[in-house]
Amino acid sequence: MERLEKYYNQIKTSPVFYGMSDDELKGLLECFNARIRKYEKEEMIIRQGDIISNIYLILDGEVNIEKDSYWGRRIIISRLGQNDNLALSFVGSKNIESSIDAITVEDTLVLILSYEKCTSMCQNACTRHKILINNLFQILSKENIELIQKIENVSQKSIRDKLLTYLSNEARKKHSNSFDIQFNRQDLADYLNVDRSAMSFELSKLQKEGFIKYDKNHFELLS
Amino acid sequence: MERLEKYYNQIKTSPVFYGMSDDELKGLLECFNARIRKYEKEEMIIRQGDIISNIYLILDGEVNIEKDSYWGRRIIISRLGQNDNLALSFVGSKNIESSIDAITVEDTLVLILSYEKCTSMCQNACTRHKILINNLFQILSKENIELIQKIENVSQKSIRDKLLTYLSNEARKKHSNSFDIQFNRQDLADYLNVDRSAMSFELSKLQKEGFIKYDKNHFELLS
DNA sequence: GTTTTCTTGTTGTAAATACAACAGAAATGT
DNA sequence: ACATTTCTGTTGTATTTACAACAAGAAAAC
Repeated sequence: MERLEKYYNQIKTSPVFYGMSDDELKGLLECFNARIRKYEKEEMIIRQGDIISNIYLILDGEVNIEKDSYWGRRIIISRLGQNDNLALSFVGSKNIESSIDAITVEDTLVLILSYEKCTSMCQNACTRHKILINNLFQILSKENIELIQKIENVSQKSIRDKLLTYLSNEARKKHSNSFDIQFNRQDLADYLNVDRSAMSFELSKLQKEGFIKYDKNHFELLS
Repeated sequence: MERLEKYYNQIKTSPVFYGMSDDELKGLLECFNARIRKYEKEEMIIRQGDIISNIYLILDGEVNIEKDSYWGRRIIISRLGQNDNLALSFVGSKNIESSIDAITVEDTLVLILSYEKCTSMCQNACTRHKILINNLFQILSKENIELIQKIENVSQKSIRDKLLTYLSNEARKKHSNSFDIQFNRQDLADYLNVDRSAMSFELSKLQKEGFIKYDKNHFELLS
């Protein structure tokens, strides 16, 4: 169990608490029974089938949102990091089982808020709750848009098009044609739903043809 | 311009207004400058690049959420119908351009609420707004979960697996192994990101092998 | 510093898919 | 009732991809 105070300044910067005064935030953390938990590398934070009644906020580390297909193949839905939330949509849809796993990629620190507890206590009446729900609405909106973009990435017909779409979208997000990506090759292949070796081959073809340049996780879009 | 009163009873049943009294709903419709608009078949309600500041609620009809890839291929992200919302996530993420088109599949009736107008007027202070934002949060949660399911559908590696995953998910939604699907063959192919003829071929193979039975848009899962 | 493990790129082959073309069925319009 | 258009299934071929196996390089462990 880590101490809340140590991370207070970072917690304050999370979109979840945007627009709250220090007093409101402190009250909220108490009301929500906030606690910090440390997860080891490759530990499961959330499993398919779990009922989620907590808000999970990543303070530090990286987490994969994954799904196993019936036939055992791994699908990476997204990679989350600092200040991202886990499985927020399953908090909003009460009593719906999680359809995803959340698995740490490295040692990860998570702030956990008991959403049920607070909503039952204050009946959504307090100011901080009003701010919170507004923030959650906006966070979910962003997540939604990200999911649509992921659908665009994986919906291209060839490996080449998937790569170019993914890299273009990353470049736009990072506001630069030169950027690092978060995935290694195997994870990128599982994210784009293609075979790793075929993808590697396509990457070096794209480089030979002068469309991109890359070194490990650093990529550059040319032309 | 259609008259609101005519559709009032249906509007009342929408998840957007769940938990509101008649008075609150009436006040809200006024405050939000509610109006009804009719769209013809294959008309665009929302275009990529639009800034969305209205809540769109489908009263009657069907709408495709689509995206054109760089190379002109059509991607169907989802098919929406009665009581569904359009592009809600772009209302929540202010000043973000829509990354999708919303195109009617048939003549469609839409309730339009000016979200900006109300939030600026009441500063989110009125009871009905509090109920509303709670409802929107839940609606977005559901949309989010649907998108994850769509990702599962299209992330299968073969056409066969995509079809079986899609059909299983539909069966679960409809609580029956015998059900109608909303897509025709071309639209289903654009939804699953596969070639229509290859998909047709795979469907009849699945039928011959005894896994499914189908006639037009009616499907049955066997075994 | 050496060994071991993990990651990435490369190649050949088998399998799956896209694409094009077409025919019959169904739906639509007149 | 007929003509026209749209939708669906079928087939052959060219292309793309998955899969397996392996080698070189980097990172981690000893």
